[in-house]
Amino acid sequence: MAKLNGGHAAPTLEDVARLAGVSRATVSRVVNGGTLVAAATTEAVRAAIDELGYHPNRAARALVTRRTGVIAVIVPETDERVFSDPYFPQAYHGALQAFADSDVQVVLAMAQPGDSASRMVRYLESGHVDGAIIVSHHGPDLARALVDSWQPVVFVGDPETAGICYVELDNTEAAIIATRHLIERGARRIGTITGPLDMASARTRLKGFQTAMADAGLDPSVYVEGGYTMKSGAVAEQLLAEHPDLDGLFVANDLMAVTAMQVVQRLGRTVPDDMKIVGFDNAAIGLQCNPQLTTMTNPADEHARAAAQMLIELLAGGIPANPRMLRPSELVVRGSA
Amino acid sequence: MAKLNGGHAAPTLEDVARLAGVSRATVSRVVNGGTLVAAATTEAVRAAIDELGYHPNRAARALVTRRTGVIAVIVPETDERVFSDPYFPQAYHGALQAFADSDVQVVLAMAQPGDSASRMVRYLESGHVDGAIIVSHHGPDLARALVDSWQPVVFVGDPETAGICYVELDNTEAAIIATRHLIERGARRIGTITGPLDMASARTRLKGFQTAMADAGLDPSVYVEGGYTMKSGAVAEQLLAEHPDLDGLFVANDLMAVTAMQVVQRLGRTVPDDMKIVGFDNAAIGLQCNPQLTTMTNPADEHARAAAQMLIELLAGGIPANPRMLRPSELVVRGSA
DNA sequence: GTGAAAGCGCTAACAA
DNA sequence: TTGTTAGCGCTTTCAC
Repeated sequence: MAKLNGGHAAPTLEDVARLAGVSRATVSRVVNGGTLVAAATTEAVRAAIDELGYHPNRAARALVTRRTGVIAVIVPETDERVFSDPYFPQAYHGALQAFADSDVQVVLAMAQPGDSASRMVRYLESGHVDGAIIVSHHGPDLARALVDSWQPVVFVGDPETAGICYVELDNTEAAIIATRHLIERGARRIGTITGPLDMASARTRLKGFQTAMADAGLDPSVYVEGGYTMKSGAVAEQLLAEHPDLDGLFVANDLMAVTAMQVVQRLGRTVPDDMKIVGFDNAAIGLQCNPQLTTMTNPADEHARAAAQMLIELLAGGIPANPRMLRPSELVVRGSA
Repeated sequence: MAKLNGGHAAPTLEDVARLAGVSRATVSRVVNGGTLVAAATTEAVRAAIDELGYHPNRAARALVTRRTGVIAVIVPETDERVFSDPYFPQAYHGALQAFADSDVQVVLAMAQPGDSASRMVRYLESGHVDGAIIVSHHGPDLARALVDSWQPVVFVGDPETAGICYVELDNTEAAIIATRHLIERGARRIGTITGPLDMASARTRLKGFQTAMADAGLDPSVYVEGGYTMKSGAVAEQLLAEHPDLDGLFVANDLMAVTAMQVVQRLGRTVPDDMKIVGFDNAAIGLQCNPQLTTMTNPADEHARAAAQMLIELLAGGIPANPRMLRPSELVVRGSA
């Protein structure tokens, strides 16, 4: 295809070599450093490079070195969601930090609205990235597709698929802690708003809730499914309509919890007196409501950083010491419970 | 480098060809469609592909086709800023839309904290992307570096560099409209909070403000530099300390305007009676303050979509009909002025 | 309808 | 210290 700027093609090693009067190999040597090259030769080559404005084609280099110098953070969610839930920026930030001084480019890829897993897989398999960190995933399809694709990937969140490394929050334990806290604060008829149940994290948090409730001899059956989005927190309305006697709410993320709190208050009940609420994720938005939201920590940046470390090990040809990493969550007590 | 999953290497065309008992060329034909291949052969090849789990290496293909199938949206800002200013998500969304049904992967790349322009340039020149849309840029360095890099790029915002396509909001005109509105509503001593003055948009908005003020016979000299961030809106404090008699404020984006309004109100003045404020960008946050923010539209998604169209033309080897596109901004009157 | 061969831009032995 | 050669995985004439 025609290149731009007057149809020039980008200069190649060959061009530089010809201009400098040396071989391609020599040019390659000065470009990549390392091997010793005579000062005069180096000088000539550099001059030629500058004159031509040469820059190596990394795709070609990648073909032989098997290294592209780019890693992807893949979020199989629409951009709307990625930008509206602070969890994702936080995760990306962690990945960025992990590669901060390693001159790899960290790109972020998210799904198009109607995408299946295949487009992301195709990108990963394309040879344009060395590896990837997958952040939010719905169901095991993506992971399955990746398992036999020879791609170095690490998931943040349980991929529910053998042979894939991941780091995950101990969601069960976290949900138990949250639920127990509600109980300790005096709540007895507690319901939960879950995340989308095609996601492992949502199911695990539900399971933790039910375990804690059953252990306390309370009814563990009251729940409604949300979507982890602010808007979907409105399902609280439905939950309260069906169970008007609820006095506690465990909401599987803060975005939904904030909305749920608004619903509760609009219905004329006070938080925490009539209704105790615990959220999840420790998002900044939880500080902006009144009362402030009690929540569970879920440090996406740390998780992504840990995932990046694993990825680096994989890339180096090793096997991570702890390929299934479960990280603890802590209760942050504020006003809502 | 060792690949994962037991050291398997990803299967190649060669492997498939051998297994199917045909040549590489034939496999390539069935993979890429187009050319006619005997049904039986096709069948055999497909079977081999499935058995091996073969996927083409796009980096290798890119080497010969000169097409990678990935385009990048480059935002030379830190991830913190990208995720905290709704302008960027909006821009990315527009780019995504433009490529929605074209099976190219649109990745997002942002800067690491201490990055110079060079890392981004390197990525662009890497051969791992076909082209890029550059969204927010400080000064002409990046554009200059790109001009002689043979890379198809389109800027959103004036790159201040010859030979680069861009689409830009008519910032001067927008600032004039905003300032005139303040004047019409009765403000006389008007100041402005600018964006970072290394950005063209910030300087142009300032210029528009000064033009409108001078045209109206008012003092155009009152301004203070902000950073387009929410936090930096606090410079309003300084501005008001130096010019306590101000009765109007043109703030170069909504994030800063919201903060500025808080400052004004904390100082005991009412908006819009004591102080009229016009913001910029038409961000959602402007609806959440009281009074709601009067602002200028700046539809980043449309701009990015237009930029994407230009990029597509460039990629096709053409020259965009209108390589320097100036788009209008409209006043949105709400409570603050 | 299919295969052989050349070549995309680069790196990495191996010689010289 | 430098050049020659082979080859990364793929597409694409050009013969057959």
